[in-house]
Amino acid sequence: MNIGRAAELTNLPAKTIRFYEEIELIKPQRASNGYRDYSDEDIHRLKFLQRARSLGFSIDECRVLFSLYEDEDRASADVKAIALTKIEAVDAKIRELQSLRDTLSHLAETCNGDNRPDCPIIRDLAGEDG
Amino acid sequence: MNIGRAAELTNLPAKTIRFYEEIELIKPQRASNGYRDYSDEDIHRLKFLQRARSLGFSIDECRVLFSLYEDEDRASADVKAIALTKIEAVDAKIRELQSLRDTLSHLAETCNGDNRPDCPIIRDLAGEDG
DNA sequence: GCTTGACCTTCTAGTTACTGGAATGTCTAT
DNA sequence: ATAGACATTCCAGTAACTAGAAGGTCAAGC
Repeated sequence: MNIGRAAELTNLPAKTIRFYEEIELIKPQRASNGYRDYSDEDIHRLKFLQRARSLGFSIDECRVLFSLYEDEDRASADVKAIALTKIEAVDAKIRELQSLRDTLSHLAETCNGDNRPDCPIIRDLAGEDG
Repeated sequence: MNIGRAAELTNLPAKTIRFYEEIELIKPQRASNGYRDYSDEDIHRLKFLQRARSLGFSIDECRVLFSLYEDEDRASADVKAIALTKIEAVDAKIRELQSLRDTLSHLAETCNGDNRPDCPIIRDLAGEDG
């Protein structure tokens, strides 16, 4: 099938699918007219990618996941370890954003938000006291 | 003062400070030997940048904040609006990561994590049932 | 005066994961 | 023949740095 159909089936933009080919995540056949020709297996891989990416795995992590996926002798512990590492990273990011949010929200609360120039947010950014 | 000292005072890498000059966020003088020469005002701007960036404001938002900072007639409401928009964006990101975390954690919990190949994480990524 | 080492300069290219656009070729239908 | 929808390649841009190479400057010590 053509790239347009593949894009429909996988919810990935055609541009992205071509990009995934460029970085050798997939290698579709070519039809005699030079058009890419995606097999069901290609679609399967693309869906796998789409799902893994949406779960926050990087392209490099996707490569590892692919190789584990294709390794009939994989240990589920190897996959789980990747997932746990990712969870930790997500947790750390969440904590970071929470603290950011608290600071911003504190600043916003102390700001009058009127048409006078006096503004604690600016003062804080400028490193001024009070 | 030289870039090394500026880097110390602002907790920004020298590379980053040069980068900020390249994108015209700061314009330090040059000494006769060609070295950048940072004034206290330059340091002040760099600290402002450092703080704003660490609060999650983009470079473009920093430009806006700078212009508000320098505008003696600014309305604090303008600054507050930027902060509130940023808070909303941070909240959205947190929610997204939370949901990611829940999915990952559910997958990891259902995975034995032993040396057998059967793995619900891989199954989920592959889009298989069960 | 010379060397050493720390510090500075510019320039290029790499990072992540796409995304947009231009110029051009192919297919299908009218 | 022509239009429109699709496909192709290639180049450039995004965000915000970061790494590294090749070389200039400065201060200290011998």
